[in-house]
Amino acid sequence: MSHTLGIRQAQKQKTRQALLDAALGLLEEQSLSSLGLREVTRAVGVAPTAFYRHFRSTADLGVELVEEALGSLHPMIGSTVSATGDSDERITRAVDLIARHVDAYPAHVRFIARERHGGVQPVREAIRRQLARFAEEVKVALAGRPESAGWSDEDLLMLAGLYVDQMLMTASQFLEAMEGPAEERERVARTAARRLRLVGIGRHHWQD
Amino acid sequence: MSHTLGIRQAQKQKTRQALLDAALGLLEEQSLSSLGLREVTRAVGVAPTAFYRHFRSTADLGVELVEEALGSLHPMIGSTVSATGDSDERITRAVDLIARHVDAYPAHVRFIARERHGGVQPVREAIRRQLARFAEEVKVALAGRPESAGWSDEDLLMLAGLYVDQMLMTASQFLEAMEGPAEERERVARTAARRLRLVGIGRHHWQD
DNA sequence: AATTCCGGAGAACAGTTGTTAACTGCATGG
DNA sequence: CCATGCAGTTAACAACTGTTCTCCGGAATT
Repeated sequence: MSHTLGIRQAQKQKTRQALLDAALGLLEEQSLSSLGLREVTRAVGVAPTAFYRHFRSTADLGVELVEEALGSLHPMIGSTVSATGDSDERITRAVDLIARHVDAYPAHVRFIARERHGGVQPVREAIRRQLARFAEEVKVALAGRPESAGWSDEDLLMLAGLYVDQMLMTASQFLEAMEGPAEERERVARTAARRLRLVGIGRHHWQD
Repeated sequence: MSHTLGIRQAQKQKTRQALLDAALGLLEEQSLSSLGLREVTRAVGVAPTAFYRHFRSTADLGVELVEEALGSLHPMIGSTVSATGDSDERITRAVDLIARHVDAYPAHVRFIARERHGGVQPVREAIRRQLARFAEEVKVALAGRPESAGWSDEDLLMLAGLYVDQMLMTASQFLEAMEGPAEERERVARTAARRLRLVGIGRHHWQD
């Protein structure tokens, strides 16, 4: 099925990816609404007009970055939810997975945290849609577990959303603590684990 | 004590406030890192150079906006925490207080949500400092309650931070649902209340 | 082998930006 | 009443922005 695409489209996708990467890099110290088209092409070493061959505007580029960033986050969610073992083990494992993800894709995490409430509406909506998809998946995963017996669909979605939001907040806190002392990252990990434990306890006694 | 300041300084503070207000308005559809100095002065109807009489840069203006926005939020936190009555009553009352605050100061809420992870470092830090202060206050308030017996200081701070974050998330969700159907706002209120209830249950059984 | 297609380059456009300097008019303190 | 201080103005600066049009060279198609 994979028709090895010609040297033509290969080059196109290459510069396209270069534009996306350059933009992600520039967004480390500004937000999307101030990212200029020329700024991106200059960083890649390509003419400003070449930008239009790939994206209609920087907002358009932002929407595509959402797919890329949340695409990398998607598999992590799966392994977090489907973790096995004792409750406390699963929590520390989940927090550790988040920390590793932040280390591996800091720019992706920063982009999502920044633009989730950022100044560009289409990007905000794209993030909201994807996160809603994530919450839905987590909800289904939670519904399959025995301890979810008697939970209404709405309550399960509430819990799933809480987990997704908490994951993002934790990731953002890890990011802030990245170029700080190691003890700061440890502190973030500890309070994140405690928050998850509190939620887990609340979940366990929900039915009363 | 309040020495009615001369007509000179009165005018200065008046245009200064006009600049802050205009900036807050312009930030409805962009983020601080793309806010231009000329853009703000144009909205007020004043020469671009007049801006320098009040702020060193737009980042500087942003830091002052943090004080203003979180200053308006501060009393709300107090009344939320010190609410009386049955547990469920207090939750619905707290959510209602948040909803009213978003209705009264939508631009303030938007600004904080947007710039908390935004592209301007000094502003991010100012917000982080203020929110840490809030969490500290909530922690002290929580420590005074009888059900907090046996809680460590670190656990209380964890819980306080969770409440503060949850409040901001709820406020942001109310904001997104503002110009939507009333049923959407109702849905936000319901799931926010359920989240708080879950946390409350977890708090109640924390000691086991 | 000839022709079409298309990613990218180049130049030019009107409009914007932050920042400087030297100014004006008026409230203020002596 | 007069001199100082200072919020706000005007003019000019080089640098930057998004967008259009025209062109080129090489891959793709026939």
